[in-house]
Formats: sequence, C-alpha cells, structure tokens
Amino acid sequence: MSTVSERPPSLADVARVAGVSPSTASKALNDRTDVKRATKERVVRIARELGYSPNPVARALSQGPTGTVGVVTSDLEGRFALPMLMGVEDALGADRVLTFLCDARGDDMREARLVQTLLERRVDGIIIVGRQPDPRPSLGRLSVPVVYAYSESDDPLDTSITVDNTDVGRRAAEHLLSLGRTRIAHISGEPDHSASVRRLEGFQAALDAASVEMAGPPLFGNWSEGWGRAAMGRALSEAPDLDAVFCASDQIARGAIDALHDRGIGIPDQIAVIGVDNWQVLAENARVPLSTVDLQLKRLGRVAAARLMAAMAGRPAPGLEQLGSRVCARQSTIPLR
Amino acid sequence: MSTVSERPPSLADVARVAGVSPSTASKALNDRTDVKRATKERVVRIARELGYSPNPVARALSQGPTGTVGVVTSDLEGRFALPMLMGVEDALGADRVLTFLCDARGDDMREARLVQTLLERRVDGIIIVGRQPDPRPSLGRLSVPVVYAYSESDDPLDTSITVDNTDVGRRAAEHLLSLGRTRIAHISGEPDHSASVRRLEGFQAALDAASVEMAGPPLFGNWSEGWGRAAMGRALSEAPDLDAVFCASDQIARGAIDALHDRGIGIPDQIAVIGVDNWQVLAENARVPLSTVDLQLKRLGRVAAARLMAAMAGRPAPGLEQLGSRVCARQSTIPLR
DNA sequence: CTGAAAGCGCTTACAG
DNA sequence: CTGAAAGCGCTTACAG
Repeated sequence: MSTVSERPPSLADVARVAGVSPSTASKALNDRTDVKRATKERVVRIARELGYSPNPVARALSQGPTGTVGVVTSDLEGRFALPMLMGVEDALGADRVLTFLCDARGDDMREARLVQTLLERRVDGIIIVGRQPDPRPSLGRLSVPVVYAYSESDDPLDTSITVDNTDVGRRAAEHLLSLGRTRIAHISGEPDHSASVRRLEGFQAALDAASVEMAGPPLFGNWSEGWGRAAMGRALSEAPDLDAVFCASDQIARGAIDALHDRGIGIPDQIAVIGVDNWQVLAENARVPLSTVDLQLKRLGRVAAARLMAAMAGRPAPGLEQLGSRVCARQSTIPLR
Repeated sequence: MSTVSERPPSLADVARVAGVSPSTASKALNDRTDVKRATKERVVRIARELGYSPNPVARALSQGPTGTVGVVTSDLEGRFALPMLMGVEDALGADRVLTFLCDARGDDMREARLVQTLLERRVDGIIIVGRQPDPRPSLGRLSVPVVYAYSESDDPLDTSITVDNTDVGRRAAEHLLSLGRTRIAHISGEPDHSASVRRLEGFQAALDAASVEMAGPPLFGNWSEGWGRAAMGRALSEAPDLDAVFCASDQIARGAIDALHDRGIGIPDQIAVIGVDNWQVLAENARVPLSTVDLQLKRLGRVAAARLMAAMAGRPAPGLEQLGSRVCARQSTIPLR
C-alpha cells in the first residue's frame, strides 16, 4: 500500500524546480523547436524526478484532441464485439488513446443518446460496432470521424469495415474440395441475413468453378445448435452419399456433429464438417475438434481503429472495405494421422 | 446527413444571449441557490434553444470529478466480464458516467500501466474485474476509490464484490435434493481454483444437512466439455446407481450430458444434470436444455458500480461482499410434463 | 440576486 | 532561445 499522493505535480511545479517558465517547460516536454538542448534535458529530467505526467484533461481543453474515442456496440451479450474490441485497443494503443465503451442494447434511441453523450465528451472519433453483417442506418455527418465495423453503414460515403462473407463461403468450399470432397451439403442460418446469403454465394461460386454440384439444396433455419442437429438429418436424407457439410456457424456445426455422431457416422472419414466463426470454446471442445472459417474479428477491430485514426488525422477513407477470412483446420476435416 | 456544426455553443454564448454574466448563467444551469427564478428560467430556455451542452472537459478541469470511471479487465476473451460490464453500465447510467474499458490481457505489468494511465486521465474511480474467483494482489491505496469485482483483493481493507461460491454449491444440492435425488455425484473443475473448492464445500454441507452421502468422490479436472465427458463415465463406474450429477460449470455439464446421451441414459428421468454459469448459448442449446446455477454477474457488476459510486461520494464500504446465486431450472432437472 | 475576478493545468502565438 | 500573456470553457469564492 503506497501512500495517498498529495496533489500530483503540475507543469508549473516542474517549471519552478527547473527554474524556467511554464511556457518553456511545456515546449521542452513537447519536443517543440527552439529550446536550448541543455534546458530541455534539464526540464525532462526534473519532470521525471518529480513523477510529472501531464493532465490530459487540461491538455484537451487547450489543445483540442482529447485522446479518447467512443465505441458503441450492440452486442455485448454476444461474442462478436469482444475480439473486435481487443483489436481496437491494440491499434489505438491503450496507453495513448482510451476508449469509452457503451452498449446500445440494440436500442436505436439509446444508441443516439450515447453518441450524443460521446460527442459532448469531446471524443476524437467514434466506432460503431454492429451485431449483424447487414447494413445499418448511417449516423450522418458528425463533428468527429465515424467508422462502422462489422455492420456497414447504408451511406456509401461513410467508412465501413466488414467481413467479406462471400470469401467465407468460398474458402469453406475450397478447403473441402482440396480434401477431395465432392458431395457437399450446406446448412445455413437465418435466410434473410446477408451473412447467410453471401456465404452461400461464395460457396456456390467455388463449387461452380470446380464443376461440382451442391449436394441437395441449401438448408436455411437459424444459427443454433438445435437447427444444426435437425438440419443434418434432413441433409442426409436429401443426399445420403454426402461426404462433407459446410455449416454457416460453429453452433450449427456443433449440432451437425452431434447428429452425425448419433448416427455412428465417422467425422471426418465419412463426412467432413466445417463451421464459421472459430469460436474457440465451441470449436475446440467439440467431440471432434471443429474446423472452421475464422472471421478474424480482432484484425477487423484493428483495421477499423486504423481507419479511424487516419480520419482523425485528416485522411478519411470513405467507402466499404471487406476483409478476408481464413480457414482454421482441425480434426473435423483433417483426420489425425 | 446533418451539416457539420461550427463551434458548439459555450456557456459564454448562452450568457450573452440571455443578457447575464457567465457566472450567473453557470449558477442558473447548475441549480445553484441565489438565482432569481425568472433569470434562471430564461437562461435554461436559451441554453436549450441554442442546443447548449456543457463541455465536460472544461467542467472537469475546474470542478474535480470527470464523470468517468475506468474498468480494467483481464477476461475480454472470456464470457464473465461482459455481463458484469453491462451491470456496471446500468448502475453508472451511461449518460452520466462513461467508462473507459481496458483489457490487461492477464499481464500484470500491463495492468499497472493501464491503471496509471487511468489515473492520469483523472478518472473518478476504478473497477478491477478479475477472471477467476481467487484473491488477487491489491493495487494499494490510489488517489481514487477502487472496487474489485469477481476476484477479491488480498487486502481486506479494499472493497471486493464476489460470487459466494459455497452458496452456489449449496443451491445446486438443494435443488437436486428437492427433486428427490439422493445419489448425487459431483464433477468439478481445476482442483486448485477457489471456485471448485468452495462449490464443493457448499454442496457437501447441503448434503450433510440432509443426511445424504455424496455418490462417489468429487472428481476434479478442468473446466472443459472434454473433461465433463470423461468424468461422467468415471462417475458412473464409481456409482452406477447415480440419479443426479452436479457439474461445476456449464461446459462440464455439456460434456456430461453428451456422455449420458451416448450411453442411452435418460435426462432427467434417470439422471438429472445441473451446471453452473447459466451461459445461455451453451445451456439453452444443449440437447436437453441445461439447468444451472446462475451467478448473476450482471447484478455483481451493478453492485460493484454502486459501491464505487458510494466510495466516490465519500462513503466507502471496505471489506468483502459475497453475492448469492440462483438456480435457473430447465429440462435437465425438471422433465416437461 | 448578480457579476468581476481568479483559477483549474496546459498550450500557443507573440514579444523580446 | 525564453517568458509574459491570453485563452481553452467552466466553476466558485467574494464583493457588491
């Protein structure tokens, strides 16, 4: 237990001890030109000795940028926001720029209020993290830059960073094809989510390119394990000679694995299974560890933060940027030797 | 798309339009005494008309509190921090107090740096969210109040809010006993986690109180599904006449359910299963929806924030506060009629 | 009941 | 190269 510090040393304290004016001390500490080398070194040394750290509140008041950004999410319950948050933190450098995290709870009014509050707090920028990869209404022009992550803004002049879901479908297909599988079914999620639609498109395109036909029609339902269990049964009756299944989420894939297991069907020797998300706790702990397309959400967070910083520095990059994904292969597609 | 606003109106602007001095305007807006009623109303009206909102940065500089708190977590990957964060946000009121969220990534050095950064930012208080319910080193006395949530501080003079894990074990046992089960096994997690130890204690105590003997020795391993699957088999050979099993986490319980399912054992008619965490995506989607002891982490977050606000208001409550849990019954213990 | 003045801690033209 | 002065936007004794 250290003792309670009095008042933390101010610039004025440093200046007094160093025997210079506050203005000079400020310049010395901020690497401004026109400070004698010796003076600068002395000030810096004394600042360190005194344990001086500039008061960001005061600095913000006089200087402009506050060194804070706001992150508004709607998915704190879910698992998508977290990896993105970590990426944002990485890119921002938690020591330099701090993030205000606010959860809109899926309420548009609440979101508007939060954005307003962040603006009042004079954040330097805002990242809006969506919860579905579907377009969402733009916030319009604000007094600070805004970047939309995961869900794109419906205004093409805004900066949006999302997952390229056709790429997801394509990679899943190519992975299975590369293993020699040709009787591939597809179990998807909600039919009206763009994630479902785009993943199917990419999947279909890759099959087409390989002149392989999909085994049975794509099955749409929801994103749950229960649906995965049910749909797997249906897929098997549509195409009894299946040798692989592409599930549009890890939860669905977990259900599919259980359904196959119950029928005594070997994974991956008889049927290979691949999911989407790389949600570790689900994928690694499946009875057969699950191969999956990793959305690389942490990277998405990093890119979003990088674009935000660029915009704050006066270099906005309007438009939609879609990030690629990556297959993470485990035993559900690649048997242990 | 609204247009970019010029400079937001300042107090001085409001004062000028209202024909009063900035001091008077400030008092009027802040409900200070000694302002003529009419004056006050005029200032308030004009402030509203101008869309004035006080600059929190300036206010913080002159007044003291910044209206911000820091939350340092180590579990952004995991699922425990999130519900707590939501509780914190609820209690703080996201419109009044904003939270800086920082993830220490399980690195003590990084944690120390983050706390330092938060202090420099002049947060009004700090909440340290742990990732295991084991004691963690105290940060010592800081210049602002600190509350430890989930993991308690090793200094009893700090304010810590945690889950009462003996209560967890007790409730699980009482729930199963109330259903008439008497041959109850226990599959736990890591043997050296206090969560494991305390949950066993509570469980044992409740069995003792009912003069029921535990079915076989408690099984320790880790918190994973894989362990749950393996341990369930072992529990069955230790006590073939089992009629219930208390798993120390939902993940373990999921594994146990799978193992029982594979053996054709009916849940809950033959064996009832209860887990801990109420991690919805796991519990609700199990092939038999999982009964579980809910840790009420959101509430824990709310309580932690409430204690922090009390401390910031000069009413600290040192010591450890352990919060009770609650059984959330689903079909794995209560059969559908 | 109102306002002039000082101050929170820093930065930045501007003079010297 | 250095420092006095003004200012960022607000609050709070203190005088009137």
